[in-house]
Formats: sequence, C-alpha cells, structure tokens
Amino acid sequence: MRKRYKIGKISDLMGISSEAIRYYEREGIINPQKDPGSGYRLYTAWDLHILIRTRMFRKYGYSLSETTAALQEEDFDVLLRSLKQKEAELEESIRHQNHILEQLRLDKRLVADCALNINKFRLAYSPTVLFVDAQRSYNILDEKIDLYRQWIDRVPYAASAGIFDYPPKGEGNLRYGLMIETRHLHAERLEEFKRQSEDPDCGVVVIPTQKCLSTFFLSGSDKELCLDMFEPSFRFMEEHGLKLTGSPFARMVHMRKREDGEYSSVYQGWVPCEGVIEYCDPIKRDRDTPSIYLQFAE
Amino acid sequence: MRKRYKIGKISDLMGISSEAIRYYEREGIINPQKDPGSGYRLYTAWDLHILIRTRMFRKYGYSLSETTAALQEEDFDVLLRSLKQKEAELEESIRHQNHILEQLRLDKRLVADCALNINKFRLAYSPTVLFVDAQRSYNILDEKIDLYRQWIDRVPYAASAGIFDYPPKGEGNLRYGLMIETRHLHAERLEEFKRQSEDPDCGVVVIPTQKCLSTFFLSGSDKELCLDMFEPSFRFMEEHGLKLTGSPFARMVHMRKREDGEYSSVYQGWVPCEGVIEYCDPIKRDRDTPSIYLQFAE
DNA sequence: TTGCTCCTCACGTCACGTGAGGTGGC
DNA sequence: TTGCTCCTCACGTCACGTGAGGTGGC
Repeated sequence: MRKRYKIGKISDLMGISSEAIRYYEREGIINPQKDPGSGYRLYTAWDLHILIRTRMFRKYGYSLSETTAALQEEDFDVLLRSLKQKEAELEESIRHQNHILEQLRLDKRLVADCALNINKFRLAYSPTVLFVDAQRSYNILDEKIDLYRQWIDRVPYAASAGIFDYPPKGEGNLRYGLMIETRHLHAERLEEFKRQSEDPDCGVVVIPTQKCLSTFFLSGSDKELCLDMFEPSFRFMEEHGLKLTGSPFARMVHMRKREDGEYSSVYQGWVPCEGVIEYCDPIKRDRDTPSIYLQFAE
Repeated sequence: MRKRYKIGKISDLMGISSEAIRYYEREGIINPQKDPGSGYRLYTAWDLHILIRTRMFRKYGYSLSETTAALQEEDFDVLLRSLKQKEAELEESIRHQNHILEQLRLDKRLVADCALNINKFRLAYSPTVLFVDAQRSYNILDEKIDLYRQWIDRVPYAASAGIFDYPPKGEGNLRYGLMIETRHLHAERLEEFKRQSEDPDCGVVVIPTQKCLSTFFLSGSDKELCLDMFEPSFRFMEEHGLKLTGSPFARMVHMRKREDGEYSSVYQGWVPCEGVIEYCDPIKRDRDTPSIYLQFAE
C-alpha cells in the first residue's frame, strides 16, 4: 500500500547524491526500512518529506547534528528559539558579506585604475586617511602590538601603507603600517578610530585630504617601499614647477611573491604638492615615461 | 637589520593559530626563513603583510590555492578578472542569503503562531497558494517526477502540503505535494509557476484566497495527514453554522521523527467555508477544546 | 547474459584544530 | 631547573565525493 522507493529515485528527486543520503542516515536524520534479502534501502514518501525538511534546516544554517535535533524537537518554543538564533546569525552574516562586497568593489576599482595608469602621473586630491604607525621600516614597534592587532583585524577595510615624514630624511624615516580611507568607514567606527588619533602617542594619525601628485609604482627588487620610488614623482614635480608641501605616503595595491621567494609590491603613491601647471596632452610626452596630468580645479 | 619574528608573535598579530600559519606554508602562501639550529620559523614584517593580503583574499572568497595564485600573479588584468568573478559570486551569494532570510522569518512567524494557537480556530482569508500535485497519498506520481524535482529544488520557499478534494471522498482523495505562497514569490518566478498552472495536466494548481476556518493540528500516531484531522474543524463549523465551500488543505509546519522511528507532523489547515457567526469570548469556551474565532470582516 | 543500480569499506577533500612526544631559549 | 615556546607527526572535524570490489533485479 505504502509504496517504497529505492535510493536512486530519492536522490534524483532531492538532487543530492545517494552517498549524501546514506551519510544522513549515519547521522541519524533518516532510518529507512531495509530489504532483508538485498539490503536495499526502501524509502517512503514521508522519508522524502523528512529530507525536504532537512534541506530547509540546512539552508537556514543548521548543521546536520542541529538538524537531527530539530527534527526530533517537540517543544515549539525550543524550535522557535533556534530559528531566532539562526535568523540573527544569518542577518549578521549578510551584514558582514555586504561590507566585504563594498570593499571588494573598491579594491577592484583600484586594481583596474592601477592596470591602466602604472607609472603615470595625476594631480588629484588625496582621500582623507587614518594611518596606524606600527612599524618603523622593517621592524614592528613592540609598544604598538595591541593597536596593530586591532587594525589587522579590520583587513580588508585596512590596507598596508607607509608614510615618509616631510621634509624627507631618508629610508629610516619610513613609518609603515595600515591605513583606512575614512569615507569607507561607517560612522561609529570612524568615531572609534578618530578617538584613537586624539592621543598623539597612540600611533593613529589622520592624513587630511590634500592636493597631491598621485602615481602607481612598483617597488624594486629586494627593497620594499622606500623614498627612491618617489624619485620619478619628484622629477616630474621639478619639471613642472610643483612644490612639495607635505609627507609623501603610499598604500599597497598588490604584493607579489616572486619565484625567488622575495616580494615585490605595487603601491599607489601620493605626494602633497602645490603649483600651477598647464594642461598638456599626454600623447605628446616622451613614450618611455608616459604620464597624464591635469590642473587642480580651483 | 631586518628583524625576524617567531611564529607566536605573527599568530598573535594575525589572530590566527600557529598551526594555521604552518598550514599556509605547506600550501605555498609563505616561505619563512628557518633558524638552522633550532628549526624555528623566522618571519619578517613583509611576511606579515603577505598574511594580511592572504586575509584579504580569503575574505573575498578566494580558496587557499586561489590565494596562492593571486599572490603570484603579475598580470593586473588576470587579477582584475578574478576580483570581478568573486564580486559576482559574492553578489549572488548575498541575494540568495537574503531570500533565505526572508523565508526563515516567515517560518519563524508560523512556528510562533503555531506554538500559541495549536488546536484553536480562527476565521481568516487563506493566502493565495500554488500547489504541486505530485503524490497521491503515500505514493509519488511517476509522471510528475520532473515537476516534483523542480519544486523540491525550491525548498525552503516551498513547503510540504496536501489538499482534500471537495466534496470529500475519503483518504484516497488526498493530493499531496508542495505549496508556495504567491505573495512570497518574486515576480518572474510567479510568472514561471503560473504558466505551469495553465496546463491542467501539469499538476500545478492555484488555490485562490478564500474565507477559511484555519487551525493548527497534530497528525496522529501512524497515520500521516488525513481527513480525520479536520474533524474538529468540521464539528466547530457545524456548531457555528459555517458551511463548507471548497477543498480543505493543509501545509506542514513541523515534522517530527519520534523515538519509535515513525513520523508525526503538525499542520496548518484551512477549510474554505461561509457563514456568519457572532464574536464569542474564547475564555468562556470549554477548556478542553480551547478555540478563538472572529467574524469575517465584511 | 548484459547493463544498471545498489551495497560496504576505505580513503580523499578543505582549512584547519587537537593532542603526543620531544627540543630550544631565557 | 622551570615554564614557555617551538618543532614534527598523526589523527580528528564537517559534509560529503570518489573509487574499489562485489551483489541484486529486470
């Protein structure tokens, strides 16, 4: 009377493998009748509906053991509590995924910009940035460990970055760490980080928006970020009568592990500067050092 | 000059276990120097930044092997393509999660309603529902396998449900399958399913919104959904002069696997009916068959 | 008999986590 | 010497997937 179905039909209907269904059996989700002769599993239509409920719970984020428990639960309040918890978890997960997606899009745009404009120059206002100063060149500052850990937790919102104090005093002057663009911070977070920056010893620095010469450049072979990499920018500024007005800084766009085991990175650099230049057609410039530049909008 | 850090410091900074960092090494993400004497791994600050980039890629949905590839990629266009793909995947995942969350909330409300109102009665308009008729009582209809598979794919938007043709002709008359409330379907999906329902042989039936007596009830011990379970509703209708006007139907709210291996389920039932009743205080009713009921708003 | 489905058992996957047993550094 | 960190190696986790070798059903 009650028809029974072999595992293949059930697996076909559910769109999952027979092995998955056998696994569910081992986990206590279902207990099909077995043919005493052949050992074949024989499922009723109700077994199918238990698998349908299993699919529902799994989609809601229940593990298999949680699903087993839910399928045995007779207290609606207990069931309701678990649904509420999964709702909260799912909401939190979606919120998080949305933030990650926003940041992924920004990084995507940055890489696209970099792909087209490496070694080219552009006059633009730098973004307002919060910078954590936790490394002096190659070395991590012991007293900044806790702060650094907090910021590393913020990756990918935070990115590796360095700043050279102005006037430049050489490589030893490189403060390295992580930076966050404030316009991508949610209001409460921004307040939290800004509070940190109010303590001058804390290590968090605000870099306000400034007129800058911006460029993408590759770091050299075995030397990571250093002031030499701004040399082309400095030459460009000299050629066009632009004057340095602040501390050059740079954020990592990409870091590459080479075959020899060394790293080489690509940075977006910003050099605060001032001066008026004329618009100049980039096509007319030297082909070996292609560059684009625009006047500051006044 | 370049300070080196032991694994504990790096694991502390990154907030991941030392074992995870060693695993990353096996997967080719990092290659720290090793102290020849002690065998200790010694990391530079740049190794830390590779781990920071690793965290970024992992958050964007890269697997470890994809991360390894991304960290060795020098072609920005290849990198960009992979970022775009992860963006699309993340968007799709968020869309899906949002739909699941909507459905989870509806199910949560249903369970909450059920917890309070089991065996109670309520006059209400039933939702408009699409129903797939793929089971005749305990048996799956062979010619509906493909359709059933499609609908099972829609779980948790679809839920197990049954309908008894009116006038009732006994248990053999139970059409069982899955149902979807149309108000929770997105427009395109609704069109797709409605097209299916236009073919009378297809097995998809529209159950329009109707005046109903609604109740939550438990299915009996070894008998699953059957017309007997509507008996209390029918009695209630008789007592209050309500007339049956359509096919009673029910959707599963919960399915329980009992210790003896049998299943027992809880359904929300809808009995289409007509008639005018007076408002009656539920407190005054028999305590053994508690019920609430309201008049149809006309 | 053939081709298909079903069975069990063992091992693989992914990104780690968890001991077990031993050594290095201060 | 003590307590802590580090090392390797093996096995566990979660929800299955993938053969390997053998049997049942039409």
